[in-house]
Amino acid sequence: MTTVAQIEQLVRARLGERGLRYTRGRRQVAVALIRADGPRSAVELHREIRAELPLSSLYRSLAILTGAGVLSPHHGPGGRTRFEMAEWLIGHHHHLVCVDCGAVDDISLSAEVEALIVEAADRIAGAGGYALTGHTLEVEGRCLTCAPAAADGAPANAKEPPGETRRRRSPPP
Amino acid sequence: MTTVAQIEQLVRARLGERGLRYTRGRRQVAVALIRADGPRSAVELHREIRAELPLSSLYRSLAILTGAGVLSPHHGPGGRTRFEMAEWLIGHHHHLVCVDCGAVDDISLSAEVEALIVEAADRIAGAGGYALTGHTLEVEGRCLTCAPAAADGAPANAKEPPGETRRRRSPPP
DNA sequence: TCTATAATGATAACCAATATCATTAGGAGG
DNA sequence: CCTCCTAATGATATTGGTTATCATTATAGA
Repeated sequence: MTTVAQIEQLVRARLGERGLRYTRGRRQVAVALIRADGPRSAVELHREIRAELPLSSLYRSLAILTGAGVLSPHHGPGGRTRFEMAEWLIGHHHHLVCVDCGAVDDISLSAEVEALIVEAADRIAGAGGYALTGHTLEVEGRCLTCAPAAADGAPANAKEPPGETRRRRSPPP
Repeated sequence: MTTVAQIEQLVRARLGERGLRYTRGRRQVAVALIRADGPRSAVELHREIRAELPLSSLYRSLAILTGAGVLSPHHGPGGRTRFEMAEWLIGHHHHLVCVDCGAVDDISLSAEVEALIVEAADRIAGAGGYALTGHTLEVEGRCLTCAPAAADGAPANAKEPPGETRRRRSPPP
């Protein structure tokens, strides 16, 4: 099993390679995201980190860590960007997204389906002249909170609450 | 082959069902998106529609059409939301996304891979208690403009230009 | 045509995210 | 341990996409 401290070592190393420091603020962000059960927005993190970490610093830390490849961003409804640890740190996974509130669950696919998708992605990126960096299957639906019961063919445009995110994580390979 | 006018009829009908009017501004937006070779942001549309359609009206039209299930939003980098015609109007497809500038190509998968994904999505949504509304495979990479040559393991955080989008569309079933 | 209601458009307000810049802190060498 | 150089911080201002407000206009139906 991969511990928080182990992942932190990898993060520290990665930052070191780039002449960046693993400071208190960045550690707080990293640890919170390692422990989180799903992607988190800046505001959500700010709420979770009880410490007196100003939003401006938090945003900067997120940008730095993302630039270093430690975090990967996920763009959801409401113009909110949520961040999670990059896949080389917590393993490959996909997303189950609520189209209304933006809540995200991490999910895994069977090895066979995964293999086929990788193959297809490879071919597609090549054909489009893209340098492939990854892929995600976004399974879209309405979560229990947003669709308590009804679900006909016609989508409604529910005003999105700052929905929390959950995670069912797949173990890093 | 599906013509612009035919799709417009479907849109008009859908709006009618909901007591909404298919007005000049909404028509301009719809036609532009039907003709577009990829998802478009509000600003991109505003640039394309040479007419004197104010941004405030454009945003409102996008919201109305999305609420009516005519458009579907795609959230990309830079807090930009791009819109395209919903799949029941232009057919099912997936996305090839540039992680830097947010440019999007529409792509298709083989029937076999598609079938497997649908099956998996169904199972996953059910297990998570979500009401499934769809799925998209996001193939992520760096487009030729954003990655002219280099591509080592370490992601850089290139400042994103307001990248144009292209489309290779799959015919509606 | 007349009327009720939806849609428009100019403007202001909002809010996530970024830039600025003086101050503080961290790490390497002495 | 102390110093110095550089990166990082934090308070603040600013940007930019998007939404709300509200008086005016246009549309569909009687």
